[in-house]
Amino acid sequence: MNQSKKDLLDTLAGVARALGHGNRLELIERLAQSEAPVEALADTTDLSVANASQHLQQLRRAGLVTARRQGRQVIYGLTDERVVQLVGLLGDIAETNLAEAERLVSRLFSEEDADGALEPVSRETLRAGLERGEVTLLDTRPEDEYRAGHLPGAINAPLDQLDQILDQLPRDREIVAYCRGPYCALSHEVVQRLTELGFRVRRFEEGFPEWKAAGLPVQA
Amino acid sequence: MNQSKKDLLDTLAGVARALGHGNRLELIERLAQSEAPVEALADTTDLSVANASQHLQQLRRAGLVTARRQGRQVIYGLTDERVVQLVGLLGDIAETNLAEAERLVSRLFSEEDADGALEPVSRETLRAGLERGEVTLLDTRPEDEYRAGHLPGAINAPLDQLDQILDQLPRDREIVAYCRGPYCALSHEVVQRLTELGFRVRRFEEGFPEWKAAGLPVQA
DNA sequence: GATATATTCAAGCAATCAATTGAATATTGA
DNA sequence: TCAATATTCAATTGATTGCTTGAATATATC
Repeated sequence: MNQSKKDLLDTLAGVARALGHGNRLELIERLAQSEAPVEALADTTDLSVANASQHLQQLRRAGLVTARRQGRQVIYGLTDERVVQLVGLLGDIAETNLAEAERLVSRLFSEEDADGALEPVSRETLRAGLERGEVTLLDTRPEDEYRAGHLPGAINAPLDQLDQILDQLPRDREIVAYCRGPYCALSHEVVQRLTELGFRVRRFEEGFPEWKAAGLPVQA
Repeated sequence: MNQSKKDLLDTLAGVARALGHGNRLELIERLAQSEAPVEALADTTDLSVANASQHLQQLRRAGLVTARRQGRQVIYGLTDERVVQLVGLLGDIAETNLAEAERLVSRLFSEEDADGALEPVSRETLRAGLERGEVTLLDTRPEDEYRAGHLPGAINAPLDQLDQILDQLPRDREIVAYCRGPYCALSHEVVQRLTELGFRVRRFEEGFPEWKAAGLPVQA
């Protein structure tokens, strides 16, 4: 076995190992929404700042995230949209191949997605619906993530501000809600609430990062 | 942070960790060619049987490979074509983001791909060329891997048997050689040799596993 | 310059992982 | 049933990883 090749595989293995910790995957998931300084990341992931910093540096060494200094903060971001695809593919494989993962996914959504819920909307369906102007689109993520970028025409509608925008929502058109990705629960909660209120609302089966990674247009 | 979600991410992290060792990536690369019993895998990857067995079990626990007993042997195989895609994507990201990986890839091919070599052929170009019958296709992998599956119409042409099939090769048509994937050196060697002999020969930029994973036809 | 803030570094401990060795298990064929 | 073969298990060793704590560094503001 060729030594160069062994080195190469070891390097790839190092990148894989960088993905091999729940906290780092969580950081990546957060970074897929928008870049952010360490403290904000530590905050949303419930890690100590020091710990978040160390995980971020591992991701950086693996070439998965970049860091740039801005004033006294260090802003981290994903190096590449493909990192989102990579984690997504990892999730797909885990979901179909691991009974345990499947069980976890179903538990994660079991209450929200119970009988009443409609089929989620695929990327292609959503794209077509938007193009024809048939769909009202809701971004259910927190406001700062919305401001960092969202799908064209989406209305920011986090659960706790839902009441204030109810009068903007049509009762005669289909509404689609999205959030951070297939494992994110935010849009589920909004769909559930709006369904109770009698709206025709479905969930986008992916999320903002996947949309962006697919090269589809986003709006700042 | 939701506990179910944390569990889910930890499960995904476990799958990533299973990819986090050079020996296991090598095993996967080998398995992408064809399924095989432990001893054969240990052999081509230069691991002890016990060590290979342990790595394979980790891959199995992660849901990346399957095992089935056949007589006194246990045959391992990839659970899913997407595992090939996953490793490919890992390689792509590593290659573009990590200076070191880039250096390793270029060293791996530096001698073979020196100035004289032509551009490698893309999947789409190859597909089109085959469809129009314009291309003679060589599978440069060892005979057992060829027998386990190859691209339609490919001639098995490992380097050490090249002399015996020279008279089957056209001098007036384009020849394309492929092997195990973008990091595999076998086709490079064959291309170099045939180029020296005056054939018009180029390399397929991917390999058998990627072709198969893309859902294109293969021949047993 | 001095001080405050954001991030990183360094040390230390517990936990996990990789590789080796020799024994144990399961299957086949005599 | 017994021996042979293929694979896995168990125990050990050395190395690596994750997290915490407190100190160190770099930048901005006074």
